[in-house]
Amino acid sequence: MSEREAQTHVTLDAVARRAGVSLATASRALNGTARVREELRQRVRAAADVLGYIPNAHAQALASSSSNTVGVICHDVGDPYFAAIAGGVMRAAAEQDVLVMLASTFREPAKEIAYVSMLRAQRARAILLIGSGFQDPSWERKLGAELAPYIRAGGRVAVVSRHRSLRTDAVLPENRSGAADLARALLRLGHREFAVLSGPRELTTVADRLAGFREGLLEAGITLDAGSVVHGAFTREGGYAAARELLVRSAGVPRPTCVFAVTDVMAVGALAAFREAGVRVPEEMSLAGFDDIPLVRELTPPLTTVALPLTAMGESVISLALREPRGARSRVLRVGGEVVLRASTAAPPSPPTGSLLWDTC
Amino acid sequence: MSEREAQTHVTLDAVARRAGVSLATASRALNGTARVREELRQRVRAAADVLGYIPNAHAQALASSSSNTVGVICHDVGDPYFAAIAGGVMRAAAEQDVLVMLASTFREPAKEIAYVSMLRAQRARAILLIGSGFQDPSWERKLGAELAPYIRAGGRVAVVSRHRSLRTDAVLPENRSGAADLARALLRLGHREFAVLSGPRELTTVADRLAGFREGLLEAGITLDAGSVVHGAFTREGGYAAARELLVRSAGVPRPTCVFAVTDVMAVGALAAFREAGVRVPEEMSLAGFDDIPLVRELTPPLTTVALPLTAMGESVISLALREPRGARSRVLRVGGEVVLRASTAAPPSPPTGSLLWDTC
DNA sequence: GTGCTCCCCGACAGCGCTTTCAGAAAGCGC
DNA sequence: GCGCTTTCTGAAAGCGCTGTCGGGGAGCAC
Repeated sequence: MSEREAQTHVTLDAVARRAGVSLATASRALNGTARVREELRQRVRAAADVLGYIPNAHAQALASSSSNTVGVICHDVGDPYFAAIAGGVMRAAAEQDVLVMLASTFREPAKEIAYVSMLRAQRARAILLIGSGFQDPSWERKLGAELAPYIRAGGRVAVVSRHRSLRTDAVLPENRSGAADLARALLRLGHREFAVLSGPRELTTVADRLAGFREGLLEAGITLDAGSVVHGAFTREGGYAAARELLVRSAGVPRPTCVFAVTDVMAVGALAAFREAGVRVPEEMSLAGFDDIPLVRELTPPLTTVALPLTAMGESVISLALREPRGARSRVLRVGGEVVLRASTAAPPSPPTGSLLWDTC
Repeated sequence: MSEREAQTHVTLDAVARRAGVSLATASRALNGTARVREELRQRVRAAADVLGYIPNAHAQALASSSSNTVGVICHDVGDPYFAAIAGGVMRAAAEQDVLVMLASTFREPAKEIAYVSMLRAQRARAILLIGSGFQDPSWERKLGAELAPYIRAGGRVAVVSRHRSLRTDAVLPENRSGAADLARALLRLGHREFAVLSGPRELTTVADRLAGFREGLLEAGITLDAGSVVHGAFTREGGYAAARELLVRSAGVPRPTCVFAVTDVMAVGALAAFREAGVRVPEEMSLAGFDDIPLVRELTPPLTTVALPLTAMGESVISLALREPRGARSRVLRVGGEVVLRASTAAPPSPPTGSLLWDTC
């Protein structure tokens, strides 16, 4: 009674004994893996209830060599972009009765590999890689070396927003065409002078969005010179710093009339920087982002962006991974990005020369 | 070669054989659980490397009856409040080399119980319950019935923002005094007419914050009548709807000059509602929230709120749970909320009678 | 050389479950 | 009543690992 010993778990064996049946029958009764006389079934269930039996998932996994957990690796759950996708993953996971092991790499490529390895050890049914990969051959090789044996052993891998080096299922936002569409929409508003707040060069998503944006601009014969692309971290602070840098750079020269931040999170930082610097958005400077994370609708002005169905993407990627193994073909789900024009973009202010002209009228 | 069979896993047995040592030695060499001659150790490691050995975590857990996963149950990872806390949990988990199983209940009490049960089956080292509980005796009883045997068997439970029905470790924000402090700060600004946008009655957090706010107001002799407390869902939409309801209710009567939304997420919705209705914040209406989720700093105007160190709370709760088992005493970490006055609150507009007076001057 | 200690290592017994395999029981037609 | 099929149940063999226990060598003092 006063024994403060850690109580041991109730085992299936105890349940079986109490129900007066064999271990095998108890297992079958509880899992419904084979027909068991109704009377016995009830006896077993009753015994399990009374004893408060909870199966040992590890023993089950070991014996049946299968588990119902999936691993999800993202950069940072605290980031609204990943939070939104993770939300979708969780919802779909709940429906399919799988447990999710979540890992945040905090943007350290090495950690991603370490987590894949841990999830392999857990014999996760699937591993989901969320968010842009890195353009680093050594890293790609190591990740591939981790993933390939996993897949060969029957593991499923699916990715979001990542060039699949392996033949994995993937949910791929149309970064390139989305950014191009955005560029066109911005051109249509009348802008001719652009700048880009870009993320780390090694992220493939950054490269795609930047390329797409350039592509769209090029249709109007506009090119971005090196000075008008500022690289920063993939965070609010990165966007803030990049925007400040941009303002410094364009101190002498004519300032761009429109800035594209490659993610909404960075755009949020940029908006703050502009506000602090007294640059009015959109009157003096238009600003656009990418992703349509929920919070950008709450900004003043609300942010023009390329909307991605983040939650749905999360749901898709796990369904993709859990679906019946494809016939060696990897499935790719392309998700279109829709340009949503909000109040953060407007027609550019009249050019300085023009206003000078008018001033002298 | 062309066999498309799912390849089986490399076992420790294979490693041992290849290294020419026994199973036991291989295990010891890899885990460092006992001294092994350096030469053998290297042979084993080399063999493991060559074969690409990945231990089977289930087998390890079964044999050693211990695992390094902790379960985290929250209402919705997509919500910035939980995302922030989860971010902290993930960071601390990474440091302590534990894997996190994350579950979202989507605010269904029954799901929480189901998840606790699943985590019990997983033999999670600890279970963390994040976010307000429900004031529902039947639910509390069931949850207790799930948790008590888990704890008795050596499991650790820790909670954030929840009255612990069991003697569990807890990280408890000072909801009550925080809200009271906020009320005082708001009174100091000159407000006398208040309204509250409240959450679901059954959430304990709501009750505490509401009570604290009332308490603060009472010091100035002010009471909230039933009509000035509007209940809504614990979401942005809930806040939006509640704010609209409030505007409708106060159509005839003098409108409050200051509104307290019991969470920032609701305040975000309220801000949108006020903006749509043409009610200027803070000129015509002051608005304050609670939590200080990251996004409220980006709003226009930035939101006055009671700041909680969300990420740190996440780190604390997992550390609390993983620390050496307390001597039967549960540890409670109280976290103070700090009132942060931002531009969403200001002195109330001059009262109608006053302005009338001045008008006639 | 003998006796003793101290280290390492290997054999083996589980951990708690699933699943195969074979046998018992029951049902059926003749 | 006999042989056959059909249906259910129990015994037992793992799943892959850890941890205990005992033995074999090496090392040392005498």
